[in-house]
Amino acid sequence: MSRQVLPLFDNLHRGVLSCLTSAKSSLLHVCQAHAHILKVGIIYDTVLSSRLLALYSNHQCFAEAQLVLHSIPEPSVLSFANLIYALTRSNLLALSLDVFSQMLSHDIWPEYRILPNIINACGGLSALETGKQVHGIVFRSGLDSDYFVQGSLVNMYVKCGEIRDARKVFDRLPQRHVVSCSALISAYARKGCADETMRLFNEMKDFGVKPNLITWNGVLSGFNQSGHCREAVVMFQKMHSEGFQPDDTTLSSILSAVGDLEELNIGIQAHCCVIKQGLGQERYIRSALVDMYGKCACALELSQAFDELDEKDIGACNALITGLSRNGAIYLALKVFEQFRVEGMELNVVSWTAIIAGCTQNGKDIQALELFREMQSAGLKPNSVTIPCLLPACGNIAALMHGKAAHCFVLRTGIADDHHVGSALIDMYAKCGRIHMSRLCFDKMPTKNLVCWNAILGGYAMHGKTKEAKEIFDLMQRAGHKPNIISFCCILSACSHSGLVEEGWSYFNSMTKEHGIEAKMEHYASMVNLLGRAAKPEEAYALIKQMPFEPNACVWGALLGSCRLHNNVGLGEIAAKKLFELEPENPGNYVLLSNIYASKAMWTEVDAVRDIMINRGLKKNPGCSWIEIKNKVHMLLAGDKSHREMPQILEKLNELSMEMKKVGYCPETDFVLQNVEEQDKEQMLGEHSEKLAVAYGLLNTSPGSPLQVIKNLRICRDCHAFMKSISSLEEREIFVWDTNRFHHFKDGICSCGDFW
DNA sequence: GTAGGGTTAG
Repeated sequence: MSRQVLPLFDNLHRGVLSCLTSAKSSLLHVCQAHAHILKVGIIYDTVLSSRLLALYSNHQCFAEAQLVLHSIPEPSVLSFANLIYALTRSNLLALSLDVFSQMLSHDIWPEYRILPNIINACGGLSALETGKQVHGIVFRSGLDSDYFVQGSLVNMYVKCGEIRDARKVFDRLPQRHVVSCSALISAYARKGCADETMRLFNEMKDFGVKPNLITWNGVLSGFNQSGHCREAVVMFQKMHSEGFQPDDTTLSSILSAVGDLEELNIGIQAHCCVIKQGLGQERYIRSALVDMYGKCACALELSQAFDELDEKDIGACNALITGLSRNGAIYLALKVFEQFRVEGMELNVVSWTAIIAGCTQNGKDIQALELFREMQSAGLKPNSVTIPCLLPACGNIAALMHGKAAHCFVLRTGIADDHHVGSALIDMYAKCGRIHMSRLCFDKMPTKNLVCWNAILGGYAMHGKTKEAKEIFDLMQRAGHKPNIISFCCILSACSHSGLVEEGWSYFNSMTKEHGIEAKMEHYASMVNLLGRAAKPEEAYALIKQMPFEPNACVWGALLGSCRLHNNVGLGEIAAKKLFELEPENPGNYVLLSNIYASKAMWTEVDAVRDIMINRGLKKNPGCSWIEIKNKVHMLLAGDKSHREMPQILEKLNELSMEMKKVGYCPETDFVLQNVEEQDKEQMLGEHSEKLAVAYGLLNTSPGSPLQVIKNLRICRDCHAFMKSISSLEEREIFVWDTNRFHHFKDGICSCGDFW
């Protein structure tokens, strides 16, 4: 293309010139100037073209800027620099790298001002390979001693997660600087390297570099993100004592950390700072306050903080739902959730997951299943977080069909390898009585973490499959997983179901000796349970007396339970006395003691315990069972006359009992609370909820199909004998999960071998 | 013109 000289006498040309030389030209003027240039077909010299390019770049018209760039016959480093700078500022990082590579292909070598932009672009894109290539260019161009270039390199490696390379560049810096220090410190904190973070933080001061607000904020947010909330709070207090005023960033981090620690007092302290700094209107802060009060179990403050939000975005709504559920205010959470839906709020998968989790955690399992269905009708797709929130609901009420449906969903959406999903499936199948399915899910997982191993271990323990539990316990260690406190709870519980006293002791002792884990309350409770059930209540009591801390109600409850099993009055009284102090409102303890007395015909004592219960206004917890029939879960209460089909259920039970008596079943009535007539006792037993559930199941399912029942109390001896008898008489497999363990009745025998 | 920091489900 030929090159012409601009006729200086032309007014229009003069206008074009002045437009291109003024940095403040409006976009309209720039476009007019460009149009004129194109119209008259003049190619300006490099300087003027670069001006046009710079103006387009400043106005963020990158397509036009690139067009101009391509039209410059001999672009300079400055032409590219303008565009690269503008692109990086607009966060168009990939484009910026693209222009950089165009520059290199023109054989133009970068100058020091371009490089930090380019290096930052690599960091922002986490483009480590490109970043390393640029690092090479930095070396070859001899610009590696430029201070800003070095600083950006530190940051680039940090952003790409290559903290070691970042450190290498950092260590070669001729002098420490607050910016590079801050970048590296926050990276250490984000990675959870608390020691490294603190070392560098203290070193900074030794080198005479003062931490600024950004340094503190980096440490706080880093610790917060890596779950080192305690460290974050400590640093917040240190910061406070060193006289630094926190800003909105500091406070949103610290509020989040405080929430996770459930440290309300520090939360209130941080809230005071918010007010003092006049930051109460900041969006992030307000959301963080909602989150903090939600986690610190302050339903009132939570609702207040939420009401004060100007803009109730989805995040805040979700925090409110979660917070209320977590505080046990599930009815309020459900009400709020419904309100959001009525108001047409666009709830997302997080909102639905939160309310489902809330239901599962607050005993609203049936509602959780309903919400899961509604969620899908509302067009939302559950994810790998939703499923593990839902599955416990299936397990809690033995809703096997719902659990299987969720499993199908998992397989269809390809989230089966997720550790949370996998362990929730293992647990669900175990609770629904399908331990072989648990094992199948476990075996199918390509990688397993400790939670997965504990899930299958717990499943075997629940089913009393001690041999398998022991195998898993060995295998997990061979696979390189150290058993934790939960693993030991499971293995001890497995031992207790089989009365393995020696092995129980051996596992218990190995905790401290071989694994360096101090035995906690639940381990002592397990051991007491194991010894008590194995008819060694004196040994159990001796262990309680040796405990290094005060035993709680679980421990004494285990002792009382085993005393009931072996009708040991002396120790039973000791345990009950403690329990009446520790949990005076729990009717179960009174019932157990009363049953022990009744078994020895100590009717005066029975009456005395009954009187205490009456005086304290306590009633026996009603027995309650759940059974799933045709995808619907039914609840049956002992002695519930209001159930629509109760007459048919009782008739069926009566019929069964007659049949069973013919083949030798004899009701076991010794445990009944009162000294009542034999026939009445039999009737009371007949109305135990698990029997009602099984009768209901028999009436409403096809012959031969298995039944699964969940019970809120421990199954009684009579019901156990009843189930065994039914399983052979009606040729049905019956799964009963009580508060203690799993019973699988088949062909007249139970998987627990009558030891439970 | 050139480097660092923030909230929301298991």
